[in-house]
Amino acid sequence: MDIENITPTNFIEEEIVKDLREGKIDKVITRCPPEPSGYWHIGHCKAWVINFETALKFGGYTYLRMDDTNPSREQGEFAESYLDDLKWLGYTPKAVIYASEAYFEGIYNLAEKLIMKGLAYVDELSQEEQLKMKGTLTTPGINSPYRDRPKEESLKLFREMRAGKFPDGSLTLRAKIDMSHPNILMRDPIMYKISREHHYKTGDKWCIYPIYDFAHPMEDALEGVTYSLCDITFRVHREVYEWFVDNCWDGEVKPKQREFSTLNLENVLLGKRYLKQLVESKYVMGWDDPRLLTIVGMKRRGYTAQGIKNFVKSCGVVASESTIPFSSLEYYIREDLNKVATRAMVVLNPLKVIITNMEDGVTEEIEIENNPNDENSGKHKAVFAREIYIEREDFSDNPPPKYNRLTPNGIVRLKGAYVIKCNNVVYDNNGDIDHLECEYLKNTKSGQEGSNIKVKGTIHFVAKCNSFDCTIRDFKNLTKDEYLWPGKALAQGVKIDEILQQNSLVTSRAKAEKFLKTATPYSHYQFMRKGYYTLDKDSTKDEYIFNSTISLKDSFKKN
RNA sequence: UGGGGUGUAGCCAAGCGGUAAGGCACAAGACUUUGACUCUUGCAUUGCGUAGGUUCAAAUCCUGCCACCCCAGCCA
Repeated sequence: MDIENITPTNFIEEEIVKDLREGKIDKVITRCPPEPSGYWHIGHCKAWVINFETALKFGGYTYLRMDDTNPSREQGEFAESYLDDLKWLGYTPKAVIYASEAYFEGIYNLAEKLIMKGLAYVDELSQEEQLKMKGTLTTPGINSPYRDRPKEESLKLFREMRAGKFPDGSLTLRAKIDMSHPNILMRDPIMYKISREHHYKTGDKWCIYPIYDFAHPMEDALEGVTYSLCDITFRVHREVYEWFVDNCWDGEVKPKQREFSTLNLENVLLGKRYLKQLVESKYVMGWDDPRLLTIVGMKRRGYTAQGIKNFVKSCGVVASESTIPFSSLEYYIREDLNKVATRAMVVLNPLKVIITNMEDGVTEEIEIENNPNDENSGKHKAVFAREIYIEREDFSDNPPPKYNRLTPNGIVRLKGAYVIKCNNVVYDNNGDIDHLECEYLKNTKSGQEGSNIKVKGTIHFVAKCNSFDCTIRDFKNLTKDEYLWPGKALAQGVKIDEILQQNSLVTSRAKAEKFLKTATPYSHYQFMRKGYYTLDKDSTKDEYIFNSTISLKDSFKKN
């Protein structure tokens, strides 16, 4: 890696370049520290992208570290899911580490060291008493009566805490900083608590657990992390982080915490506790419901990892608050899907068309490009026959201005096949259109001489004999449009039923070309002129279910 | 009312004393066997939260003010 050839693109990279040049560090090591207590969503994704991409840019690496220091919240199921998510996103951690297994002993030793320096003490105050003596935002706190007990006594008590001599919640280990500090987090923060909850990883080995403010900087230090990149929520914790690093860590390289703003999307409900609520109360199909912006949900919806990463990168690395319109995410998803999705024809709302000058039982093979933007993608075969289906909205007996699809006596091209002319509209008893009688114009087949006849429009279709019925799942926004920040509304006490949109999952039937029988879950398709779709994992051999990933842009303005 | 953070277009965002990049959205047009994609054009004419100051020159430096966000779990 040559520092001189690296152009920093944000304030964190600028600092890294400086540190590298000044020789303060010689490699960039970051970390991705999820607490296994829920599934990742796009917000977390930003943190992982920044940690991984930053390290990558400087030739460094990133650890995946389960920040599992609280036995009451964590589950192995979640830890497993992160491994899959990260792999899907395309990142490979230097190692997968469980803080509980790898660092609990080391953190404990550092705590003892701090006690012996006279900078930590065992407190006997109850939680309520501690809260009372903490002071407020504008008034200082009061020292605990146990604050100045001899360090030997604290050490003895701390060892006894570990040995299980005291009941849960009875004692805590606290850092001796400053009870009148203007930053409340600096008022003798708690380093250890007593808890006999069963830990999913370490079982009952420990009955004391380190608290985040102490645990995190020590984990970073023990791991050799040089930059601990987290979201702006932790900005106020930086002072505590640095205090612990300065007072506990003798290593040459001291980890630095730097913060960037969280990712907020308009009209999207994020936040572990809310997602959990949706899942547990069965508002959605599960953590991987395509309406959720969890990694697994987006994957099932048909979003691509590259699209998500491009979007996250487009948001930049800054410290200012922002809320991005959903359309911005959609742009990056479409942009990537356009490159990778295989084209296919599917009629979502079929209207039967009889090609009167085509004999029954006779079929003609046609070819469809798998992806016109990718020369190497090849073609697949489809069929033209007497009985076909077109999209109901592709025919109108009362066309609006600039309508360039099929009309009575009008012509239109069938994608990949012939130009057809509508000779007759057959109505049913209710006066609705039952089917169309059309003729195909000879010599207008795609690729043939005469195929360059000018037509206003091209529509997609499927031949009855080359199609199968499938299910389409369409997703509307989970929450009502008027709630730009649904999470904030919930925090302010609005009931979840109030903010959820009714019928956000709409199921319908469609006629898909037979080629789509080869689809596998999570593969990407563009149903031409409609949108991008992916096969849902609920599909069976007899029942294909396609999830609508996102529609194509549509610039046709009715009226 | 304590501490910290942030204010550049409808939404993001570059800018680091030399005269407002880029993207999304939007609008108009070209192309098109997907009304997609692509392409072209327009989109802050002294305006960068605001009021002053320094300077030949300020979004950039200084001072005051205003607005918004975060912090008082034995959560992370």
